[in-house]
Amino acid sequence: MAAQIPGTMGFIRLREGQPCDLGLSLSCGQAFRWEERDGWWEGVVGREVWHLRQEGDRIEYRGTTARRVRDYLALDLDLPAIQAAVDRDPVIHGAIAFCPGLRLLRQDRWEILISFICATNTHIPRIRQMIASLSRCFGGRIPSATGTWYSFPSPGALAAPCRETLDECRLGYRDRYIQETATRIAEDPRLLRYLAALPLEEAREGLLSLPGVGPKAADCILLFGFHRYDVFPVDVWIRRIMHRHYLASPPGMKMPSEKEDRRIRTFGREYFGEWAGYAQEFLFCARTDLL
DNA sequence: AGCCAGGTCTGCG
DNA sequence: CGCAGACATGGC
Repeated sequence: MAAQIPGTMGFIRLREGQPCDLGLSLSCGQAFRWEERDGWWEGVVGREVWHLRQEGDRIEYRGTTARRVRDYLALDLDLPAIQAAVDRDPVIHGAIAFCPGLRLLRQDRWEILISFICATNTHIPRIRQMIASLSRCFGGRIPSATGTWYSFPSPGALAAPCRETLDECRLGYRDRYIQETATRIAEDPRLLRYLAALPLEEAREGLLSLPGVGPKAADCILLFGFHRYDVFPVDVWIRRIMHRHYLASPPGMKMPSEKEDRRIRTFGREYFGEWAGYAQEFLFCARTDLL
């Protein structure tokens, strides 16, 4: 491990009764840039390379500050209270028990926007690969003793990419959406901040107007990037879980329809309440156990 | 080979 | 509106 500037390494202690499972939170599919190596979780947050590891109630960090780690992990939120708020039945109860210490991270709006455009109709490992490629090809170099890292690309960098380099990122048909959405943000750098300050439905409408952002991506962006904890994103897994445990699937339904997803989304939000997004993440995390 | 993946877009009726 | 197909790519 490289020598660090004083003040950029240290550890924090979890408050009594405020659990956090670092590895689970970083690897459950809400963030795509973390890798475990030699017992440390390594990732790029903003323009910093972070190294994190946990031993019990102690989280050690390098490359950033205690304050930023606490904010990123949202340690200010009362997790047991959130769990209790959504713990309405045996199914969600089991899901909560399946992923104790799972916390929703406070991630960057722009990075989440692009990440969930990449996330359409593909697998988590490949999303990670696409994000890594985009960063390596279009992000800023961050030299470090542990290797060369890359920050997530700016809107401008993705708005005017070298075509051949973009092809190397293997985004498939998503490349056009990424570039067009990046262009929109580059032309109006305050757009995402503006949307984040709007009431939920208006923020959602704004996101839906971006190329490559449909209902599911919009909800994930609202939850993971805008930290709107009452949205209930519906993907294939949540659809299956909800049909299996909560809502009878309509008699004639063959293909997944947007109408049906809307029904699930509305139900989830009303049933689980103001922390429905957390409930969704518990269910998603426990998906293999629930199907 | 064929099906599926943290879906979205387009073109119909 | 609501529905069917197309769509790039890679893992199983």
